[in-house]
Amino acid sequence: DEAGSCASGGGFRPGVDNLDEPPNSRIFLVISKYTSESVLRERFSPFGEIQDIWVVRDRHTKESKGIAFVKFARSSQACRAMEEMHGQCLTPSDTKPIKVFIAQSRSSGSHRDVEDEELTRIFVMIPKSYTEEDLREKFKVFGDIEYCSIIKNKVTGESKGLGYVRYLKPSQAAQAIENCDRSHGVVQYFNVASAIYAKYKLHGFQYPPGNRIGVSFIDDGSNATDRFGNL
DNA sequence: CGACGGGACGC
DNA sequence: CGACGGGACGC
Repeated sequence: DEAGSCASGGGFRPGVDNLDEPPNSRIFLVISKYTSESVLRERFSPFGEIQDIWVVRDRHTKESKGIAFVKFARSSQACRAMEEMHGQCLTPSDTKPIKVFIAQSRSSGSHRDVEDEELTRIFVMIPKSYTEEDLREKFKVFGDIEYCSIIKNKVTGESKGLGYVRYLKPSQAAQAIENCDRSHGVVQYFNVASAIYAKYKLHGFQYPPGNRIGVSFIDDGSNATDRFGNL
């Protein structure tokens, strides 16, 4: 996408720039050094359309570093793969269970694990006439809602036309983002993990602007609560 | 601990 | 010609 190619400082490179589009559609795996691409394909293709599999290897010795990336077509597929496969063994010879996380976008520059806290909550723009009950009704078809709220003017109590919906699982929030009907009420909706990305995209700016987002939001020691408020 | 390759436009 | 913006919770 444009954001990615701008960040990489040059021409459009499909194989690289699609890696984080849509957001949260790539998983990062910690696996055995003896696990091959073919085993990954076999175990992860049930979760959806795989666009890329990559076992990271030493440039010279070609020995696996025991980590890998699998890119899916959809965020919900990546989330489900994480939910189902984290903590599992891929083969009978594995001595340790694998770890599966949603990969950080390449442009973020951060290597911290993406928390479920960020992946289960979405930010929605809705008609001001919506009550919290309306919001819940509208979004419960996508999964189990833990909590939802509407942002209101504290003085008048009137809705600002904005809200949050928290699901139990990341894959449910992803499905809400993917399937929510844009034409009937909900105007925009972001996974909170990608809110900054979406916001910049909406304004037509490249993301990140230089490295400032990465520095000020991610590498300054702040956590999700610092950045997004109490969750 | 455990984080980023390969390949290359498009009429 | 006639598209479009706005925008963040609260124990």
